[in-house]
Amino acid sequence: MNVSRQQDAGAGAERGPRARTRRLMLETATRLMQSGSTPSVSEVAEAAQVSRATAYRYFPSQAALVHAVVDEALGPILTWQSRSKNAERRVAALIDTAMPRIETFEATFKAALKLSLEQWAQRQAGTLGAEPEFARGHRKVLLQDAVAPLEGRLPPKVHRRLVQSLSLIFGVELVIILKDMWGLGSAEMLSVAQWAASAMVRAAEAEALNEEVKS
Amino acid sequence: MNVSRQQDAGAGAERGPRARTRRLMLETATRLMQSGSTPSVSEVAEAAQVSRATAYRYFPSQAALVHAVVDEALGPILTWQSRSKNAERRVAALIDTAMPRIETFEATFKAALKLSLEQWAQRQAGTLGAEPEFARGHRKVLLQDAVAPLEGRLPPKVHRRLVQSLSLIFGVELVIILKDMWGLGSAEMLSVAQWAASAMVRAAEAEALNEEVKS
DNA sequence: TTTTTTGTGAGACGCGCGTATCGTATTGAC
DNA sequence: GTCAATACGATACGCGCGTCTCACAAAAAA
Repeated sequence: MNVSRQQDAGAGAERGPRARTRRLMLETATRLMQSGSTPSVSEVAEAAQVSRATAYRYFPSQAALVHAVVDEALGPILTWQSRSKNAERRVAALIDTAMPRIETFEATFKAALKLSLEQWAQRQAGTLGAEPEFARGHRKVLLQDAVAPLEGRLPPKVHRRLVQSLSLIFGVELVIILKDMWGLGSAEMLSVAQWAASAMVRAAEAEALNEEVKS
Repeated sequence: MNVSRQQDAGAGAERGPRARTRRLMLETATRLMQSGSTPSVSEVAEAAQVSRATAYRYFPSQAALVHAVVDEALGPILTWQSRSKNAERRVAALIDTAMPRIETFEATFKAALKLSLEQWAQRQAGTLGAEPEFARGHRKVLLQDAVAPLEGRLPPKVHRRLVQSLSLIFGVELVIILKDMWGLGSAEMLSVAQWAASAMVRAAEAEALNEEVKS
């Protein structure tokens, strides 16, 4: 078999009809999701004017579709970097940058959370075919980086606990609880998140200070 | 029409074959859910040895089923009361009481969250038939009650923000982030939650103190 | 006991998702 | 231009969910 025309399906393949159709579907899916819905593969196929069969060749399931759109939406957040050297400020800046983006892609991130819950349930039931295992761990590295200035100044245990606590007030969950459950607006949500984040960072710093005094 | 035999379908109706079958299904569903899965109405019907048609008469959808089981699981938490007068201690006690219960019914609460996300998506898409609107607001009153001792001592705005912040670190979301995402155990999860809660309560108290000094 | 109401079971139906199998059109190599 | 590889479309199938209808059984009312 001649494999000279074989196109690598990996991330580097940006040319050819395959990449073109994939882009078309991805953009259609993104557009549909931003307008609120969580389209099925069939719906995206119809909106993108491709056959259902073709659509399923690129995205075997709704999960794969959402996964791809999430990666798109996450892009600008993951490469973001703060210039400040103050941990509290860095965390605040991260929240200010990431949350509006998450709000813009609210439906997408909620769909991702929904899918991760679905996969968890299937894993519990034993009905699972070694799926790609939804990521959902980006906030760990982002927050870790944001509080990096405290790296040496805090005991490892306190440092880790701080990051874990911060990860509780960062992500779609924030939107779900504060906007959907409490009925807050975007600005109020950010304000609450900022306050909670500051409280945590300061508490960790104070704790570290106490340890120093004791010794 | 003679309505003398009409049985009120409300909460007070605990007798008759209807109530019996309902109990049977509810207990079967609870059992299945605690073993991890999120059973469909058909699956519960089979496990409870009732006809599919009958099952659908009591619980028209999986959502109704999960809703009922959540109410069962929530019961002991909602009636719980702390004797302490110290807000920080009360919050800690609430977390210590509620979280293990939530862990026990982990699959149920995750299913409830999943369903609320589903309903949100349908609401966005406009495809909605005026459903019962999943509650998911119990934590508000629980936390409100826990921090009640601070009611008068804190400015209303600070008080409200404290409760909203606490609601971020209380519920299934805690399990999802700390256990599933971080891989923590139950004890570690509780420890992180307690630390974060304390940090928030103390920060609110300190803030109130500062306001007093200023004036 | 007879009658009527009420709960239940069995089965058929439509619907949407995911899969598989065709035939056809487009593409790039020679 | 010719030919093979590849991408695409149309269609059919199985499956599970949710709904509906009809017949039967059980219980209460007459």
